[in-house]
Amino acid sequence: MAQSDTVDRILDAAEELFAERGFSETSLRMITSKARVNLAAVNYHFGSKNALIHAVFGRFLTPFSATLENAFDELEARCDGNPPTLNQTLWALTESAVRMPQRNEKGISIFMRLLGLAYTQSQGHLRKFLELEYGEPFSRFMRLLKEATPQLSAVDRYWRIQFMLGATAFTMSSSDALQDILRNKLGVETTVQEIAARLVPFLAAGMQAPDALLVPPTSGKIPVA
Amino acid sequence: MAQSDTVDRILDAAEELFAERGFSETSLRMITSKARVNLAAVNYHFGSKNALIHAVFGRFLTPFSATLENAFDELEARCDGNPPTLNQTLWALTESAVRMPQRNEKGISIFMRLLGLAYTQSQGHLRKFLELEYGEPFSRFMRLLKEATPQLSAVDRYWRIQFMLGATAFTMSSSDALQDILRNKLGVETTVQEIAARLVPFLAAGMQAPDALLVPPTSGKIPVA
DNA sequence: ATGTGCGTCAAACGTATGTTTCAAACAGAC
DNA sequence: GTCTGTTTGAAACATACGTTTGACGCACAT
Repeated sequence: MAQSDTVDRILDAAEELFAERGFSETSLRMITSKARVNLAAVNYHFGSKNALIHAVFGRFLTPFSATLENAFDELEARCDGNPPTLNQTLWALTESAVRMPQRNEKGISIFMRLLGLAYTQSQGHLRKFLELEYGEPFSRFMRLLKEATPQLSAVDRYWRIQFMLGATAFTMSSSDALQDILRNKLGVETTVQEIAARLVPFLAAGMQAPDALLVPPTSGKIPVA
Repeated sequence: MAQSDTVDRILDAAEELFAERGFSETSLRMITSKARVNLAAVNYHFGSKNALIHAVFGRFLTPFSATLENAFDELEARCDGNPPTLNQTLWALTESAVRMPQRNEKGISIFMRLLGLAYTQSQGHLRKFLELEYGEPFSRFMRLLKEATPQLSAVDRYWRIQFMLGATAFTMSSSDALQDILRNKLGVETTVQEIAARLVPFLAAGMQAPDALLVPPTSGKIPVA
């Protein structure tokens, strides 16, 4: 029962609080009191609040990026030579995320929400850390997407990838709240797997939509479906 | 040259700083010094920082929601009886946003970024304020979407609307950063209008994708495109 | 037994925040 | 000109933050 207990309790509490309130809005005192540890423990074990944020991301991103690399390896092996399709690539990512061993049932949604926050909140230090540490699997995913959508121009593909990331991060990040609404309004239960099963076809269809700029937005005439 | 000058200068500065740094990360002192106004002026004219945030949103959201209502009125009149199509509905929203009179050329991107932040950052008071003040045009938009996609089950439509909101909010809330990346990596300039022109077809295609659950995510076998 | 390293604790540090205060400056009405 | 209500100004307020400090307890090797 050495440091490990304290360190993990801090990480657990920080992860949850960051996910539900953001980084600047979560104070070290909230974290340490939720984790039932002394305030100084954070600076003792991690050095600073920013370093704690990095540690929170590292704890789930390191195993995830390993899982993802394996999934991509396997996928490319199975396709031997031919580039994997868009659907295959998206499913490889999705399955890697869904199958990650979770600390609890909220694991995935916290995971997603944190990723969304990392992208959304400026937090320069975080972006630098993530690019430095996990830029490679991300680049690989981008390369697979590029090979799976050769018909898109680089600019079109770039923006559509942003749209995909947005739909994913946003949906998963608030999936708890959204599921509550759904349960109340429609009386339906939905698992993260089912959400993913709905999300992937949406993304694939959007990604393969007919070319964009055929319908200029300032034309005055509103085009018909 | 009564209060109006001070009030507007505060709103201008606050709007810009909020958009580029978020709400909690922007202090009143940053705002007042950028606006070249005394610190106490904010609390004198607005009452509190939260009230200032509401005022910033109100200043562009009130004319926008009026414009949007008009666009919807006109659209429904033009369709007389028949429900507007999905594309028409999405374009009505997009054009209303793009055509809003802007204070400067950065107007739209600030506008979008603020909306994204409002959705992303928890900020309970803001969400309450927006729901209370601008819930009606939003409900109307949802109703139009429902009538434009009668083939979708309520649950499918619900989730796909979330995906759309996510792609939009996420993209717009980081559009400046994304444009920087694009400028550096591909050497391309992109206007908000062009982003919207790419986003709408993506959303429409995703919204009209074939039904979701035909491809269960936990099947083990990864389906082919 | 004793010293050594590590982890914990309460307390304090310096700084930055949102907000308040109150006097001074200003406007327009009489 | 004087009065009255409104707007600005510099300064202070109380509070919360991230971080640091130094004493204390505990395990373990000598």
